[in-house]
Formats: sequence, structure tokens, C-alpha cells
Amino acid sequence: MPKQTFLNLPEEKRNVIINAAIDEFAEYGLENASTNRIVANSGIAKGSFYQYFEDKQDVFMYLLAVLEKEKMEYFKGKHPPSTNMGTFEYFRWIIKTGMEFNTANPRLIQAVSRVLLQEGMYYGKTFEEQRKKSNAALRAMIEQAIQRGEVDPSVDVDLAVMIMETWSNAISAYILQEGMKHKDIMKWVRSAKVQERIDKLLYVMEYGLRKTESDFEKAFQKRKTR
Amino acid sequence: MPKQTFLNLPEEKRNVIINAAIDEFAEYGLENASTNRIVANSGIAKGSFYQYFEDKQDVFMYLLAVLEKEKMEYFKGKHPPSTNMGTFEYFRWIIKTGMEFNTANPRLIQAVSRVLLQEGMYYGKTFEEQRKKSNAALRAMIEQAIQRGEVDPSVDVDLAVMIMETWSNAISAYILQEGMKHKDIMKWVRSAKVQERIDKLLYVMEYGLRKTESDFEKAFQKRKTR
DNA sequence: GTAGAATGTGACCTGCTGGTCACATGACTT
DNA sequence: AAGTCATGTGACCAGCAGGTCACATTCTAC
Repeated sequence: MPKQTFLNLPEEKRNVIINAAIDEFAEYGLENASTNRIVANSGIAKGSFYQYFEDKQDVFMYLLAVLEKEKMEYFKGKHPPSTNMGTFEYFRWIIKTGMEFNTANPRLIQAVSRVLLQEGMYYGKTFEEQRKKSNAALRAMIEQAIQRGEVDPSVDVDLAVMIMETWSNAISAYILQEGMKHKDIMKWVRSAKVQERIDKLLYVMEYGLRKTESDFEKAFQKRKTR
Repeated sequence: MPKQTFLNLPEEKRNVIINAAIDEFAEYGLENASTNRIVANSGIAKGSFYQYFEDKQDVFMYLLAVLEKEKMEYFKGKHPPSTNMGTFEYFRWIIKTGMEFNTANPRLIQAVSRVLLQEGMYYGKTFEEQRKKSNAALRAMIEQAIQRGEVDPSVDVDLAVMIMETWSNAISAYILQEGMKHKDIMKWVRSAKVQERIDKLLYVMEYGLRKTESDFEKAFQKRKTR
């Protein structure tokens, strides 16, 4: 975490620095990020950087903390349209609201997800905690769906979590990658075309998951013994 | 592509070099791969490396070519169990046979997929061709499925391709990552547990896709007007 | 044996990296 | 005004990167 010296800085200066860092991580990832470029782009001296942070990983950790805080505040301000949604409807709302947030902070999301989803695999246990958290939330959702009778109790929960995680990441990556090609990414995401695309993807996922395990067993057996 | 000098080398020496390169790319990706380490690990001089290849990207291109050739030969030696399979059954066979090949060459696959799927996004159009090829194959499959009446004609083909691509990559990544934790990756992949997991994932995908577009429209409208 | 081509070699180059540190500047206290 | 402590600075360091090149060795043809 940043040293006190950094937190004492005037807000504007802090923003210049973290924006330079965000751009750097978004462009080069964590491994290839250059502290030299960060200090050059934020107009501070090399020595100052090391007075503010331990190293570049320290900056990144700070970005993670900022993101988490902002995302929580954002979701606190939003409320699901209906109080009695089905689990999948709720999941859809989470994803879409998350995408709204993402497109409002595309560079930060780009930086963070690049590091977490791609480099993260090779960083050992450094970022494992992050994944476990969102994983637990997904697990809770699918278990709720089972309790509510929306999904067959015999469904493989681990598998369902993997499916939801995969699509969550795939959609996020798709939105970022395609959205960056448009000048007004927010407008693009809100367009009927994109919204429908997200809906369809999630619908295909939902329908696959709703199908009961026993249905699968039947089809599976049939195929095996054919 | 490698220079003639490299191709003139005795096979054993060539293998030592490309194995060192594979290990390097698998461990560090393309961007962070070190030619110094490659030459050190393959026991050749720095100068020799540059007599064999233009640069490290040249080596990687060669690996890609080798992989493509070997994979084609492997698939030529295999034949689908039934001559009259459904499209999804065929897709499942392709995926599983592909996984067999992958686990027989885990390091090479690790190296290539790390670069193509992760760094590739930032390499512009260098590796676009690869993706287009496999994409076209998936498209042909889904169009065949429509023709055969296995999938509703109104289904969004682009979306279906994205879904198949996403799962193809996700399963491949899962097998590699988890499989590497086991001493006998081949045995692990062939175990009933893993095979069933792959089956289930593909089954969930299949069932989502089989659902007709018109069913979706209905559900979608209902949700919108609620 | 010898000429000439092909192949092999590692010291050396420049440029960038993350990180340090002796010193300069500013701000606040007494 | 003097003293003190936080903040700011950039030249400097060692290490590694990709890449080159003059020279050594080996192979081939005659």
C-alpha cells in the first residue's frame, strides 16, 4: 500500500500519478510496466515515486483497492428494478450494471483485468483472494437458484460457477475490446444491438444451466451406449 | 521463418533448440522471453541463434508452423467413431481429440496458447489469421447444424461462433492449468471424472444453443414488458 | 594438401530496467 | 532568523535485454 507521503499529496497531483499508472498498466500489463515511463508521464521525479510507493506492484495494489471501493459505492447507488427477481434475472442485472460501471472507467478496468485475468495466472497466490471472493458470490447465487427451484438440485455447482465465471469474464472482455473501437463507448454499450447481444449470451447460458442434470444423464447415457 | 542454416542442422540439435524455446515461451510468453536464456539452455552461442532465426518472433512463428503440421497429421490419423454424427457430437469429438493432442504436447500448447490468447490481443494483426481460420471452421459447423435442422435457422450465427470459441478456449485452458498439477496429465485427462466434466460443459453449451431464437424472443419480450 | 564456403563463437555494443542516495528545496516551529 | 523535518530531485548504479561482428573452426571439393 502507498506510503503516507502519497496520501498527503494534493488530490490533483495524486490523480495525475494514478492516471499515468493506469495508462501504463492498461498498455503494458504489470510485468512490462515501466516505472520510468510512469514518472515521465506524471511529471514527477523517480525518487518521488519511490517515496510514494514501494514499487510498481504497490501502485497496482492501490489501484485494486480504489477500484473495489468505487465499484462498491457504485452498486450501493443502484438498486435492482424488482425486489423479487429470479436468480438469473438478478445475475443479468449484475452483469449489465457491472458493464455500465466498466464502460465509465474503461482504462482502469482494462488495466486491472489485463493483470488479473492474464498475468495473474503466473503470479501464484498474489491475486487468488480476488478470484475467491467473486467465486463465492457466484456459488451463493447458484445455490440460491437451486433452493428456489430454478435449477435442478442435482446440478454440479462447481461446474455452474465455472460457467458463470467464464461468461462474466468473456462478456467483460468483449465489451472492453469492441467498445474501445467506438468513440463513445458508453453510448455503444447502451445501444439496443449490444444489449441484445449480452441478453442472448446470458440467455443461452441460462437455458443450458436450467436443464436438469438428470436430463443430461439421459442424453449422456444414450450417446455412450449408441 | 528460420533460415536454411537451421534447417540443415542435425535433427537432435534442432530439437534441443526448439525445446528450449518452447520452455521459454511457456514460462515467459513472447514479450518477456529472453534469447539469452534460450541460447544458454540449448547450449548454443548467441551468434548461432541469429544465424538460425531472425529474432525470437521468428522462432515462435516456426513453433506455430510445427504445431499446425503436427496437429493436422494427428487428426489425419484419427477418425470419428461414427460416420453419421450430429454436429454437436462431432464438435464434442473434435474438442476431446484436440485435448488428447494437447496433453501429449502440453508445453508447446502452453507456449502457443499463452501467446495467442493473451499477448496476441496486443500484437495487432500479427496473429489474426490463426483466429480467422478456426473461426471459419466453427462457422461452417454451426451452419451445417442449421441445415440439418439441429439448430433453429433464426439463431445468431456470430453469437453461436463466439460461444463455441469461448468454450473451446476455456476448456483448453482448464485442462492445461489443472492438468499440469498432476504428474500424469494424460491419465488425468482420460479419467472418467475429467471426461464427464468436459461432457457436461459441452452439453450445457449445446442445450443453450439448441434452444431456438424464437423461444428466446418470447422470453426476452416477456422480461422487457414485465 | 589446399582453397573457399559454411558454420560456430562470445566479447562487445547500446538502451532500457528497477532501484538508491546525497543533496536541494520548501514549509512549519520556536 | 535559525533550526528541523517532510518533500522533491535526477545523476548514478548494476543487471539484463536484443543484436552485431571480427575471428575461429569445420566441412566440402578439387
